[in-house]
Amino acid sequence: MRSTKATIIELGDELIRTKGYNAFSYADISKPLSIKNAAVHYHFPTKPDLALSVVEFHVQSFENFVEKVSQRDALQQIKMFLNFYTSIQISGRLCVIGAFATDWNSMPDNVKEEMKLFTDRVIHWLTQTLREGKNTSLLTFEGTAKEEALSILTNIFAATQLARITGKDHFISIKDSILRRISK
Amino acid sequence: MRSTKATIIELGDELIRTKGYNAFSYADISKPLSIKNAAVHYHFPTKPDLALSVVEFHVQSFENFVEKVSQRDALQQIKMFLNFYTSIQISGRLCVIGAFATDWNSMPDNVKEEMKLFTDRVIHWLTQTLREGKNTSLLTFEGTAKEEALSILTNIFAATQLARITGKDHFISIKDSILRRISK
DNA sequence: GTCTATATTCCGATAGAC
DNA sequence: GTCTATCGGAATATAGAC
Repeated sequence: MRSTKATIIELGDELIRTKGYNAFSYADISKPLSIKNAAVHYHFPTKPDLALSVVEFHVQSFENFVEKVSQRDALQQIKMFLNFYTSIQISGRLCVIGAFATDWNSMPDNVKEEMKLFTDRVIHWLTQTLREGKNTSLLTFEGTAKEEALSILTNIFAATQLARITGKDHFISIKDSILRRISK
Repeated sequence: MRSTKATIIELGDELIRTKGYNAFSYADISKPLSIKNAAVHYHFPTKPDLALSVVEFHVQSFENFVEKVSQRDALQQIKMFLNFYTSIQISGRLCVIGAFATDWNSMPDNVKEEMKLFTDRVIHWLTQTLREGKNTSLLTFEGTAKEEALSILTNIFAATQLARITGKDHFISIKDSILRRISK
């Protein structure tokens, strides 16, 4: 049995990544949980308080992912990273990075800072994993590992956005292109 | 002297791409134009009516761009396309594709359909330009022209989003990577 | 085409009881 | 920790005068 607070964070995350931060209200949270508006405010006095907890949730989730895949080789780790985005696409959500970027100017500084920590962490992991893959001749790409990390990250999170507009086939195509680029 | 209606569309476009569709109100338009709320409603009865006109504005703008660069070679055309995104990044805006993707589920069908037309048109132009560049040995890339078009588009529009979070250096890096990938 | 005025609804947020 | 009740404000939108 999960706590109400944790359930609110999960639902808030879903709303941010389906409707968008400025498009959902506390009623969108209280109704499905069959509690009242005021109960949500008890756990998260303001909407940015909830946004901050959602980002912190992603920071923790990503660390769990890193730990979970740490015993695999670099190619497998990248594949599992990309598969994670496939599940995002199928569920109709967006990557949190793209979702927050659009509503960036609605966020207070502490939320922006936590999002920057999260994004830097993802880029750092991707860079390290790509570098290790190249050193062990498992992966092949031109340019630096950091450049390839930025390319892959923007490809895949924008692919979830593009898929909303033009359909999932474009997501699949972009994902396949990435894998062909790094594992010839 | 530009008409009020055209000015509203320009301002609406700016607001969608800086604050986000669900974060701005008609007051954000009427105040800087020194007119009243009701005057904006005269030109655009509902907010989706304005959103539709903004997308139609982009459709027309892109056709103007295509015409303007049509006499250049393929590499120059791609460079001018990417430079356009540099101006977006510097001005603190987002590409309209990423901005609408986040608030996609707030849009009525007619706006979605116009956005799909616009996005398909951009992808088609990029694909044709890349194909021509490859045929004339000006451009080099692996995979199909369509795949490379999707890769470039997602790289560059997501780069404007990423730059909000982690800074403009990442935008510059991504843009450079694209050019190195297609013009070795 | 723009105005004043207003209707309606919703939102984020708080006070105080249980 | 959740409730009822409510406040103040803002948002979308419309009616009718000029």
